[in-house]
Amino acid sequence: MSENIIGYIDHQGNIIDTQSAGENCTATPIEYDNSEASLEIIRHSTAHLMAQAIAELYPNAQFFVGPVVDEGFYYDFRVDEQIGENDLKTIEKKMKELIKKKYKIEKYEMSKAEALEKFANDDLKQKVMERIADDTLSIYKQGDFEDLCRGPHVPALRFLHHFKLTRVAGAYLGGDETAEMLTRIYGVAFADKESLKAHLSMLEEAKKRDHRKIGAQMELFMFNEEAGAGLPFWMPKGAKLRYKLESILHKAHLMRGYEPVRGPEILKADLWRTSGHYACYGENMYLTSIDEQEYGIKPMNCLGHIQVFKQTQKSYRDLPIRYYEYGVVHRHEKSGVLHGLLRVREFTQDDAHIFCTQEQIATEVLQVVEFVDAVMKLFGFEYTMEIATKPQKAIGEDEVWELATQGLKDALESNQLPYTIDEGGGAFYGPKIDIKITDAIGRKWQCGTIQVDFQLPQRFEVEYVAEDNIRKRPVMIHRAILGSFERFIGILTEHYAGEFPFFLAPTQVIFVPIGESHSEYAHMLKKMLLKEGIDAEVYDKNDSLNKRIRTAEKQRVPYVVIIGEEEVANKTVAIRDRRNKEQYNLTQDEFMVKLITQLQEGTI
RNA sequence: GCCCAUAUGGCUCAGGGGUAGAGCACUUCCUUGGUAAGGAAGAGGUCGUGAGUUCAAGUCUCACUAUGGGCUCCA
Repeated sequence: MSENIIGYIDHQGNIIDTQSAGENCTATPIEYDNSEASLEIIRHSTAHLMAQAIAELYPNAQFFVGPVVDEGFYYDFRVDEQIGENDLKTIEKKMKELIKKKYKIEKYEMSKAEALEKFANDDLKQKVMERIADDTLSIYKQGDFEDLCRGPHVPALRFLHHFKLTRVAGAYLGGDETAEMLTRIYGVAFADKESLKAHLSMLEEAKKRDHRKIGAQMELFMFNEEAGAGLPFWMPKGAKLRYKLESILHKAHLMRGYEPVRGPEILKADLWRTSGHYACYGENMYLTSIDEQEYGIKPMNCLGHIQVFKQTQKSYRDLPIRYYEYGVVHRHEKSGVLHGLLRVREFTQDDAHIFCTQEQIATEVLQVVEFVDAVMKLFGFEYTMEIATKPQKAIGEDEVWELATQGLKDALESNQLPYTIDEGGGAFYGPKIDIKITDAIGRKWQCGTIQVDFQLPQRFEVEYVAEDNIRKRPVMIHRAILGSFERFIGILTEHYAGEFPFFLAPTQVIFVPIGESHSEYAHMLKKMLLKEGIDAEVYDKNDSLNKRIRTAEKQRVPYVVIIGEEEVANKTVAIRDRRNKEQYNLTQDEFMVKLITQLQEGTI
């Protein structure tokens, strides 16, 4: 047996460790390297090694589960002492000491009954075994440390070198919010030093793109302790960026037959009772009272749109009617989940409601999918679609849910659009298609959503007059493309690392006049740009030329334009093109044409 | 909400039981410069908030608020 073999993989893709394989295994060997299978074994064993170290440092520790996850592993355990970030180093040190003892990792088996007996005093192990159906359980042993585990593991501790414990966290036992909270330590592990280093520096890079960091650097947005958590403020640069995004999308909506509407921020609680929000979503709503009447601050915009629809009589000839609103909504998110712009308590949705007949659902859903695709392409985003089905808290008949869910599936399938299913993830009033973007660090964020709803039209008695002069109930499609401006701009910021495309950049051009006498021409150019809707600034304060160029460059603007004797005399501009990392000269007219052309790229 | 950690001028951070430091930014003056930091002077903080321990708290303890990493949930 080769020194480097740490396991085998069979035809079904199952990993068999050397402890289980015996001498004459015919499955494909797994070498010690950074392959997926190899890393899975290494990480699992590293988790055990960590548990062994914790057991030595904290003799009262009890262990729950320690699985392999993306890039690493974790172990959940219960311990009397508080464990903080500083303790990670101590645990790592102990792990390295244990490796030096050159323990082999041995496996033996026993019946479940024997195992229950063996771990009789360990309620966490009892809980683990409750979840296992098998009659025979395996135990892995290294030195004095034993743990119930199905493997796979490396043959001996000497295979573990390149790991790092990354964070301490709390985790509910079994992910159940009402259950006890255990301590969880996360770590990463690789087969060689370089991969570990590369992974850690990748995390550093990701930190540099963090929208909270860039947002502060570029003065896009802020939060304020005195105002409250999860309530974003938009600074001038951020507001300019957001306005540009709103404008692009506004045109795109008009082109697709949407009409703008606007509803109030707060509505009487009875309306929320009728809709079902009060019962199904009440704990997330902010309630208040006016003249002894209960009101609710809107967490969604649907009710306003329904009222607008109902205000005038509608004919089948009017359908589909597509109302859209940049609707400000408030939702009480738990304090621990707030996260920069990605998770806030007040946000603005690019929300729309399409009122249509049942026959029109498929066409409308597809049109929305096309809209989503156009937006994602504009920003170069990868995305996936997921159909979410009926949740536990829901209103309406099962058959209606079936019908609506099937409608969504049909729409995607008839156009060969791939999707996955999120069982029980729907809104309380209907199933939905969620659009998930992958961000710079590989995290997935739900942004756009398309929801088919038979419930609210019924609850609010929404009607239109059909061809046969009979009043009928329209279907509502709720949809958002970006999801919210807050979240989407957060993701955009990380996606571009602050280097926004020309049509979005808060400041698109910075003019740097060399001397005082060149300022006038620079200001004249700035005015010309403003007329075309292009944001420009002139850096003519009392600093050296180099300093001003440096300051301008640090703003991450697409173009820094230098204006000197030559430019003033010839009516030209000297451009530093940050995106293409070039310098060149253009005439004033060529410059204008170039910028206006680039502005057009932001069209959907 | 729960677990762990953090909170020092606008920003990034150092310090640490005996009355606050640096760099950048800001203000003023000098410099008028052809592509990433010219020079000088100056102003700015009751060290997140509130209690407690102490002769003495920014430094130790507790609570709260906010932020960060997770659990759970979600646009």
